[in-house]
Amino acid sequence: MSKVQKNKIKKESSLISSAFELFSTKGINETSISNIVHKAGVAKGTFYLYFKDKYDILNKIILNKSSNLLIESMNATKSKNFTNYEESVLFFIDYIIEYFNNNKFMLKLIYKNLSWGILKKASNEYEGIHEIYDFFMTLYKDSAINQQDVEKTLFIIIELVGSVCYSSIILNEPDNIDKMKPILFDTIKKII
Amino acid sequence: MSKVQKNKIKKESSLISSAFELFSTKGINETSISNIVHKAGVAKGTFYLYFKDKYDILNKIILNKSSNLLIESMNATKSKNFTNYEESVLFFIDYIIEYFNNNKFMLKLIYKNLSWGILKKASNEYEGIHEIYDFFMTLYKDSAINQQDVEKTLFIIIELVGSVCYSSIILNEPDNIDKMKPILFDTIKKII
Amino acid sequence: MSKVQKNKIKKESSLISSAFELFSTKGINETSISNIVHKAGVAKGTFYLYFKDKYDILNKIILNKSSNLLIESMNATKSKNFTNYEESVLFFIDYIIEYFNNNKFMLKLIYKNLSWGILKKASNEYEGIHEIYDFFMTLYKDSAINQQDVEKTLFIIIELVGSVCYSSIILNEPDNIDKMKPILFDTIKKII
Amino acid sequence: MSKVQKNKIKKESSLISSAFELFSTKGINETSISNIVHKAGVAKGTFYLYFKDKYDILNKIILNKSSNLLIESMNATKSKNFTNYEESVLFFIDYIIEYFNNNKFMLKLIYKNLSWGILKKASNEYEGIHEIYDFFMTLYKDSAINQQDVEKTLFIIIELVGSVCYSSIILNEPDNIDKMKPILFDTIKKII
DNA sequence: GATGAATGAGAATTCATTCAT
DNA sequence: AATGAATGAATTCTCATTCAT
Repeated sequence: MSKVQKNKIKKESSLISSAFELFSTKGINETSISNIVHKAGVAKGTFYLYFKDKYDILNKIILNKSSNLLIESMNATKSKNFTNYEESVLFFIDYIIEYFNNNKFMLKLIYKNLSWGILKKASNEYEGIHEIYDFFMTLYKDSAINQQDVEKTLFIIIELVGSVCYSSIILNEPDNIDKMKPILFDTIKKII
Repeated sequence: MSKVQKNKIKKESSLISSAFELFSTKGINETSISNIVHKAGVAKGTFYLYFKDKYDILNKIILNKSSNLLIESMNATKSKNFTNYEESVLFFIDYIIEYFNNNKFMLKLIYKNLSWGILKKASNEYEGIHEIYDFFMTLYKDSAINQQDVEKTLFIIIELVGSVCYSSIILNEPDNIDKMKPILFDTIKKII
Repeated sequence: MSKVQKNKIKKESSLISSAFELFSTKGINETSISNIVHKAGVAKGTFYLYFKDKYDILNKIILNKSSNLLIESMNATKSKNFTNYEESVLFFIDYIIEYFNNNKFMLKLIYKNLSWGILKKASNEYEGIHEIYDFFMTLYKDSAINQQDVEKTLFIIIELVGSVCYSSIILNEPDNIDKMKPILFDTIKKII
Repeated sequence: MSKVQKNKIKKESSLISSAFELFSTKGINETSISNIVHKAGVAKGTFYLYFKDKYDILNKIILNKSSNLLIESMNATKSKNFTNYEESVLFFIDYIIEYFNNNKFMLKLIYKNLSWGILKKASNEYEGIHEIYDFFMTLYKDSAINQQDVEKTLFIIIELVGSVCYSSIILNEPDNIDKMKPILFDTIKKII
């Protein structure tokens, strides 16, 4: 990789990490492109060489962070070599919950963006995402339920986890995450 | 009520309905206070007599609209005189889903703000909200499960419905609401 | 005095004292009529029944406060029955300085407004102000210097005291008031 | 100096001179940033590239103008090669008075801001200001009085001149500047 | 006399975007 | 490719003043 190429990547990732930190701490509406380039230590014009506008960099961040989280969770789950579906799903979910519990900023940022739409988009760009589908499908292969319903159920679970995490971790409503977890896991068990 | 008092209420509700329509159609970020007062036909300064800023009026709208929806759903459910809990819950949920299906703008606006936190705040201001708790608690009174867990389960169901509605009605992900409903209802049946 | 009359005076003085406190603490530019009426506990329209605008009430305050200060100083000086001019003047000056030293807010507020112009205006409205002239003129009556020059010298002294007080008490420049006093008094002695 | 640098200086000084003229003619409170940028022929945002707010540009103007005046007065005095202190001081003062007499706007603007505090701040930024101290100190070197008292006396004289000029030139109180000058000079002679 | 809701002009300030260097 | 000065439209918010009650 040439020096110029390296420099470009350095600038882009500097912009991304600066934007992420500002979005997390100040909020998206309150973060301006000026803020981002200042923190990143690059010129204003440079921003537009890499991103269209604030929402472009935001979407790229969300896609990147949530894909990484899902892939990480999947790999951790795989490495455990669970033999039944339920155990796998619960471990996968718990991994995500704990991540959010330790990264409240990220939960705030990607809250309501960890959705099917994002996942589908991501699967084009991030190798590894489609593996997640495959993984869960495999686990379910002996079931009588058809594939499409498995997908929808998986979707419902992910939506549920996101909502409950946000409400309990960020707002402590209706209770903190440790109190909610048993009920949530119980609910998931009932679902699958 | 004096002429002045009547006029005040007229101005405030004019601002609220104008803001709601603009938020729904243009989006929140794209709606300015100038837009709102222009549509409401009042002077700019008048806005600040009633609301602190854009987010103040937004929160008041969300609180008001979601409270009304819940109370309406509850009343509709009550009038059916169901004898078992499951039927009641499903009817209640279906009422909400159909409302969202017919009022996509409102779904967008109060997207995932139909939450426990909102409900708690609302129960101070909107008489009728705490009736919802009471209603569901009564239905469950014969169950062995303790009250707090009933509350949490109810919370989980409401969160789930909000998320699934948004994703399926607005984004058509992973499928449209009619395809999602059976799975969603099946899931809820499993939960309760 | 009728109840109505009493009420009017109460409102006016409430406005004056509120304005004085706000001007002193927040500064003149940063004080609005809204602030004043809010603090005074009267309606906005009421302000305009008593004063033309912010600068009207400000001028009235300055006139009132500085006249009172001068009359107070003069009376205190008179009561000492000094037999020579120098002692009288220095006591008079010292009284003013100490007042400012203990009322920094007032020094800030009336700074540069304790001038001949104000005094002249005041002498029409505040009985007692012209006594100050008379008092100093009497003290100087045996001098060979003509009356007009006495007046100008007195003016110069007052201007000097005002400037030095502001600079030393508020800004501590070039030194604090206790360090400046000997030099200031020495200077005044040389002048008279 | 690059083209860009030249252009920056042109814009900044255009803003400064526009602001000065507006402050002088309309008054500070009545001058808005809109007025300034319009007169300067630059965009509104440009103002904020150079100054924090109206008071920032005002302070910079006062600092600049009063420093220049003092340096100019000093140089004029130096060029006369006076041999005694009194003559020097009186010439220096007279130069300032005449300047104010011919530039009433500037007198109004920097009214009583021609003070020690300003001088001290200025001496960091404007080379030549500390020369004024040195110059007067040198003249006084044979005197028995200690340096600090010379400084304070100089301060008192400058404060006095500022106050008297404002009152007599702007307000004609207690008399016009020509009538006041003999008394003022007489007073200064007594002081030194 | 007193009130305070309403006004709307206008002030301050921000910010995405451009473009000459 | 990178810069950052400049833009000016847009936005928020304030506030003196009025006037119907």
